[in-house]
Amino acid sequence: MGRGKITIRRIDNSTSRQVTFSKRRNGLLKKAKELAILCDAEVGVIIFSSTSKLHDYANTRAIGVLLSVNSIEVNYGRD
Amino acid sequence: MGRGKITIRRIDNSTSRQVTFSKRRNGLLKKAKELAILCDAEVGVIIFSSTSKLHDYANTRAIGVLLSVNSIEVNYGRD
DNA sequence: AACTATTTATAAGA
DNA sequence: TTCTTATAAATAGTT
Repeated sequence: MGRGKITIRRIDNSTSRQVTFSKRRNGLLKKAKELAILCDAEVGVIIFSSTSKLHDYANTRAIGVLLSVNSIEVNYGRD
Repeated sequence: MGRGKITIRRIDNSTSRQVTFSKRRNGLLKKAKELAILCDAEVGVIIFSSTSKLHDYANTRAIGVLLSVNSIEVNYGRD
Protein backbone atom coordinates (compact mmCIF):
# COMPACT_ATOMS: atom_id res chain seq x y z
CA MET A 1 0.00 0.00 0.00
CA GLY A 2 1.73 3.05 -1.14
CA ARG A 3 3.15 4.64 -4.23
CA GLY A 4 4.69 1.35 -5.22
CA LYS A 5 4.38 -2.30 -4.39
CA ILE A 6 7.10 -3.79 -2.23
CA THR A 7 8.29 -7.29 -1.51
CA ILE A 8 8.54 -8.39 2.08
CA ARG A 9 12.27 -8.65 2.65
CA ARG A 10 14.68 -6.82 4.93
CA ILE A 11 15.04 -3.18 3.89
CA ASP A 12 18.73 -2.65 3.28
CA ASN A 13 18.83 1.13 3.48
CA SER A 14 19.08 1.99 7.14
CA THR A 15 17.21 5.27 6.89
CA SER A 16 14.31 3.78 4.95
CA ARG A 17 14.22 0.87 7.33
CA GLN A 18 13.89 3.22 10.26
CA VAL A 19 11.16 5.26 8.62
CA THR A 20 9.20 2.16 7.70
CA PHE A 21 9.70 0.79 11.20
CA SER A 22 8.18 3.88 12.72
CA LYS A 23 5.20 3.95 10.38
CA ARG A 24 4.39 0.27 10.60
CA ARG A 25 4.94 0.07 14.34
CA ASN A 26 2.23 2.68 14.80
CA GLY A 27 -0.05 0.87 12.40
CA LEU A 28 0.42 -2.46 14.15
CA LEU A 29 -0.30 -1.03 17.58
CA LYS A 30 -3.40 0.72 16.30
CA LYS A 31 -4.73 -2.51 14.85
CA ALA A 32 -3.95 -4.38 18.02
CA LYS A 33 -5.95 -1.91 20.05
CA GLU A 34 -8.83 -2.03 17.61
CA LEU A 35 -8.95 -5.81 17.74
CA ALA A 36 -8.96 -5.73 21.53
CA ILE A 37 -11.85 -3.30 21.68
CA LEU A 38 -13.96 -4.61 18.82
CA CYS A 39 -13.70 -8.23 19.82
CA ASP A 40 -13.30 -7.97 23.57
CA ALA A 41 -9.98 -9.78 23.41
CA GLU A 42 -6.69 -9.38 25.20
CA VAL A 43 -4.02 -8.49 22.73
CA GLY A 44 -0.41 -7.92 23.49
CA VAL A 45 2.23 -6.66 21.13
CA ILE A 46 5.88 -6.25 21.91
CA ILE A 47 8.42 -4.91 19.52
CA PHE A 48 12.17 -4.89 19.74
CA SER A 49 13.94 -2.87 17.09
CA SER A 50 17.07 -4.30 15.52
CA THR A 51 19.09 -2.55 18.23
CA SER A 52 17.27 -4.62 20.88
CA LYS A 53 15.46 -1.60 22.20
CA LEU A 54 11.95 -2.17 23.44
CA HIS A 55 9.69 0.09 21.50
CA ASP A 56 6.20 -0.53 22.66
CA TYR A 57 3.52 -2.83 23.87
CA ALA A 58 -0.22 -2.72 24.00
CA ASN A 59 -3.07 -4.05 26.04
CA THR A 60 -2.48 -7.02 28.27
CA ARG A 61 -1.66 -6.82 31.93
CA ALA A 62 0.70 -9.76 31.94
CA ILE A 63 2.81 -8.42 29.11
CA GLY A 64 3.13 -5.06 30.75
CA VAL A 65 4.34 -6.67 33.92
CA LEU A 66 6.60 -9.00 32.04
CA LEU A 67 8.32 -6.27 30.14
CA SER A 68 8.92 -4.07 33.10
CA VAL A 69 11.58 -6.41 34.35
CA ASN A 70 14.05 -8.66 32.65
CA SER A 71 13.60 -11.90 34.53
CA ILE A 72 10.46 -12.69 36.44
CA GLU A 73 8.12 -15.42 37.48
CA VAL A 74 4.94 -14.90 35.51
CA ASN A 75 1.53 -16.36 35.36
CA TYR A 76 -0.25 -15.98 32.11
CA GLY A 77 -3.91 -15.70 31.35
CA ARG A 78 -6.94 -13.74 32.34
CA ASP A 79 -7.64 -14.80 35.92
CA MET B 1 -12.15 -0.41 5.52
CA GLY B 2 -14.99 -2.27 4.04
CA ARG B 3 -18.45 -1.72 2.72
CA GLY B 4 -19.16 0.68 5.54
CA LYS B 5 -17.32 2.68 8.13
CA ILE B 6 -17.41 1.39 11.69
CA THR B 7 -16.68 2.90 15.07
CA ILE B 8 -14.22 1.17 17.33
CA ARG B 9 -16.36 -0.19 20.12
CA ARG B 10 -17.18 -3.70 21.30
CA ILE B 11 -19.27 -5.55 18.73
CA ASP B 12 -22.42 -6.64 20.51
CA ASN B 13 -23.55 -9.35 18.11
CA SER B 14 -21.67 -12.47 19.06
CA THR B 15 -21.53 -13.90 15.57
CA SER B 16 -20.27 -10.69 13.98
CA ARG B 17 -17.75 -10.34 16.77
CA GLN B 18 -16.40 -13.79 16.07
CA VAL B 19 -16.18 -13.18 12.33
CA THR B 20 -14.40 -9.88 12.83
CA PHE B 21 -12.08 -11.47 15.37
CA SER B 22 -11.03 -14.11 12.91
CA LYS B 23 -10.42 -11.67 10.08
CA ARG B 24 -8.57 -9.08 12.12
CA ARG B 25 -6.50 -11.64 13.99
CA ASN B 26 -5.13 -12.84 10.67
CA GLY B 27 -4.50 -9.30 9.52
CA LEU B 28 -2.66 -8.39 12.69
CA LEU B 29 -0.41 -11.43 12.55
CA LYS B 30 0.40 -10.78 8.91
CA LYS B 31 1.42 -7.21 9.67
CA ALA B 32 3.49 -8.33 12.63
CA LYS B 33 5.43 -10.73 10.44
CA GLU B 34 5.92 -8.10 7.77
CA LEU B 35 7.27 -5.61 10.28
CA ALA B 36 9.67 -8.19 11.63
CA ILE B 37 11.04 -9.02 8.21
CA LEU B 38 11.09 -5.55 6.66
CA CYS B 39 12.68 -3.87 9.66
CA ASP B 40 14.73 -6.70 11.12
CA ALA B 41 12.84 -6.43 14.40
CA GLU B 42 11.56 -8.96 16.88
CA VAL B 43 7.84 -8.72 17.08
CA GLY B 44 5.60 -10.75 19.29
CA VAL B 45 1.85 -10.85 19.25
CA ILE B 46 -0.34 -12.79 21.59
CA ILE B 47 -4.07 -12.89 21.45
CA PHE B 48 -6.57 -14.23 23.92
CA SER B 49 -10.14 -14.34 22.71
CA SER B 50 -12.88 -13.32 25.11
CA THR B 51 -13.14 -16.95 26.22
CA SER B 52 -9.52 -16.81 27.44
CA LYS B 53 -8.35 -19.14 24.74
CA LEU B 54 -4.92 -18.47 23.32
CA HIS B 55 -5.29 -17.94 19.63
CA ASP B 56 -1.91 -17.21 18.23
CA TYR B 57 1.49 -15.67 18.53
CA ALA B 58 4.12 -14.64 16.07
CA ASN B 59 7.84 -14.25 15.89
CA THR B 60 9.84 -13.95 19.07
CA ARG B 61 11.53 -16.81 20.78
CA ALA B 62 10.81 -15.65 24.26
CA ILE B 63 7.12 -15.28 23.69
CA GLY B 64 6.88 -18.71 22.15
CA VAL B 65 8.56 -20.22 25.17
CA LEU B 66 6.51 -18.16 27.51
CA LEU B 67 3.23 -19.20 26.04
CA SER B 68 4.04 -22.87 25.96
CA VAL B 69 3.68 -23.06 29.68
CA ASN B 70 1.58 -21.24 32.18
CA SER B 71 4.11 -20.24 34.79
CA ILE B 72 7.78 -20.03 34.06
CA GLU B 73 10.97 -18.18 34.80
CA VAL B 74 11.76 -16.17 31.71
CA ASN B 75 14.54 -14.03 30.46
CA TYR B 76 13.57 -11.45 27.96
CA GLY B 77 15.57 -9.90 25.19
CA ARG B 78 17.66 -10.93 22.24
CA ASP B 79 20.70 -12.63 23.76
C1' DA C 1 6.88 15.86 9.21
C1' DA C 2 3.14 16.29 5.46
C1' DC C 3 1.17 14.69 1.34
C1' DT C 4 -1.10 11.53 -2.07
C1' DA C 5 -1.18 7.83 -5.36
C1' DT C 6 -1.73 3.11 -4.65
C1' DT C 7 -1.90 -0.99 -2.42
C1' DT C 8 -3.93 -3.59 1.19
C1' DA C 9 -7.31 -4.71 4.75
C1' DT C 10 -11.82 -5.54 5.62
C1' DA C 11 -17.32 -4.65 6.41
C1' DA C 12 -21.09 -6.22 4.22
C1' DG C 13 -23.14 -9.11 1.21
C1' DA C 14 -23.72 -13.46 -1.56
C1' DT D 1 -18.89 -20.33 6.37
C1' DT D 2 -16.02 -19.59 2.54
C1' DC D 3 -15.88 -16.32 -1.40
C1' DT D 4 -16.68 -11.74 -3.37
C1' DT D 5 -16.37 -6.71 -3.81
C1' DA D 6 -17.11 -1.98 -2.67
C1' DT D 7 -14.96 0.98 0.30
C1' DA D 8 -12.12 2.50 4.24
C1' DA D 9 -7.57 2.53 5.89
C1' DA D 10 -2.55 1.88 5.70
C1' DT D 11 1.50 3.14 3.68
C1' DA D 12 5.67 3.68 -0.18
C1' DG D 13 7.53 7.06 -2.39
C1' DT D 14 7.64 11.98 -2.71
C1' DT D 15 8.04 16.95 -1.26
